[in-house]
Amino acid sequence: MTSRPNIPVRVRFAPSPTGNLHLGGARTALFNFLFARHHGGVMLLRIEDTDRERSTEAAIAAILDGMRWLDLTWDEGPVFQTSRLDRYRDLALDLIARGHAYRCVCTPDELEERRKDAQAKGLPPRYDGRCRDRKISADTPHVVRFRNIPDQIVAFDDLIRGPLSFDSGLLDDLVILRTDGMPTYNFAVVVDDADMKITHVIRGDDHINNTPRQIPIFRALGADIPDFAHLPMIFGSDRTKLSKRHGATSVMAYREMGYLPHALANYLVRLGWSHKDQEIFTREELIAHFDLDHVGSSPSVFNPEKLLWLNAHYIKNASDTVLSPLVSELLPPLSEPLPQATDPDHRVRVVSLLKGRAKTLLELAEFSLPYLDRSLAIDPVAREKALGPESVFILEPIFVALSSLPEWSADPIKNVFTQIGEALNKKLGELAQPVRVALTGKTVSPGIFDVLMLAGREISLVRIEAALALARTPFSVTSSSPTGKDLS
RNA sequence: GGUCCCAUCGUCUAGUGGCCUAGGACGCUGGCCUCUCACGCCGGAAACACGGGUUCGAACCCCGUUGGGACCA
Repeated sequence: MTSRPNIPVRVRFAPSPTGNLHLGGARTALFNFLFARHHGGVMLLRIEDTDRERSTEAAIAAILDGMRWLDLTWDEGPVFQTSRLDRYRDLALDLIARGHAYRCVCTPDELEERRKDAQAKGLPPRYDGRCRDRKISADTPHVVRFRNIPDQIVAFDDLIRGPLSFDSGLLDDLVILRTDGMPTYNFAVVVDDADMKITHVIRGDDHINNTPRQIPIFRALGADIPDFAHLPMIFGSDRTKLSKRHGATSVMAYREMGYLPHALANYLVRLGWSHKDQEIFTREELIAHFDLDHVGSSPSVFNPEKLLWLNAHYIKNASDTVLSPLVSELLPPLSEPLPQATDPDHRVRVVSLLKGRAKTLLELAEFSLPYLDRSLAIDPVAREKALGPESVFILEPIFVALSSLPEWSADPIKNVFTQIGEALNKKLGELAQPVRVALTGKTVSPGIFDVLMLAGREISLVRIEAALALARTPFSVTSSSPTGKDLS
């Protein structure tokens, strides 16, 4: 709960545009979003681009794309820190004028040397305050340092961790403005959070040590200090901070791998937050239930398998008409498109039949191919299993009976299988398997009647006939080429 | 090295002093369903890091130990 019930909630998501939106950042954005929505507040997007070396336009675009894809809307911004440089300089000057900050002309080399000396003597490697009381002209190249007040306990009540306190004596006289006039991270953040009237700072755990540096700056600025909530980290399977080497970590990589945005968001929200035993949440439920009280304080390990399960669940429950265009986007180019491949209704039916088996949209796209493309790749193992010489005795009568069917619909097709099954004294499974491989190239597919219906009369018969030809041809998995493709 | 954080099944977690013989989910696994594979359904194995306190009573509160991590250098 918030400690300021009467003031509207204002939160911000403040990424540095140095790369893609990664999973940790996405979860931070998500929690901010849900917190703002839950409280009917405002979410601001701020791009912390003062590190000009590492910030790129591409990264800015990637972050915005990632947020839009995840359906995380913001109410204000994006505000760019580089558009506020004058403001930081003005306030730094103001702090100097009021004695909270001072100019420092110590060079990096000098500082490095002193740091080494201090370490050699077993002292903490901090700035020694040499320039604190010098009168340094604004004309000489200098940095601006914040005057730390020693022998103080900086305490705050973290909304997730509870009371936290730090000894200010251990803090440095932080540089707030570099020689080139650019603000440092800790200064720009505080100026912005103060100016933008942020009420709750919800951010990653990695900033927890920054908080006691920032609080004195809020005070010196005469600004209200927001509430802080530090989210636990997301680890990779080796329990270190999630990074590239743990595999895909960018949000957009999951889009490319065929994940649904709400599945990813649902997975991410359960990393650290819980609502009793509930695993699946609609967006409305998340907004209704989300709170900081039920955010845990221990880090969590990213588990791709659970995400995959959630994705499968979301695919299974998504509407066919929503799914179909998403699948089409991920479809590889068709070599010989069937006439019905361009029919949107046909594509919807394909998705409808297959979605229960797919864990990703990419899989769904792959499963769709036999119903959209004339050319068919037959899996060699499937061929060996189901299209051996003995399958001729099954495929032959089925082909004949299906060919003479006056009407291509479910009941007559079923009757064909029933009758042939009785005649040959074979169970449906034994009949279905060769036909399945003939039509889909795989031993796994939806029910055989559904497959026949969806493939349609013409392509079904063509493929069964082709399979018959194959079944009559000697075949060895080991000796021939692995792709028994392009039969049609 | 300094500062800080964290600790329930392999993983995500429920649990806020008695409802805990510790619940749910993923994964694993046995079975049912079944034309294959999934889905679904029913079942199983699997955890309170350790040691001290406090208390009539502790997964839950306190201290320590151990282990892990983050930040700064």
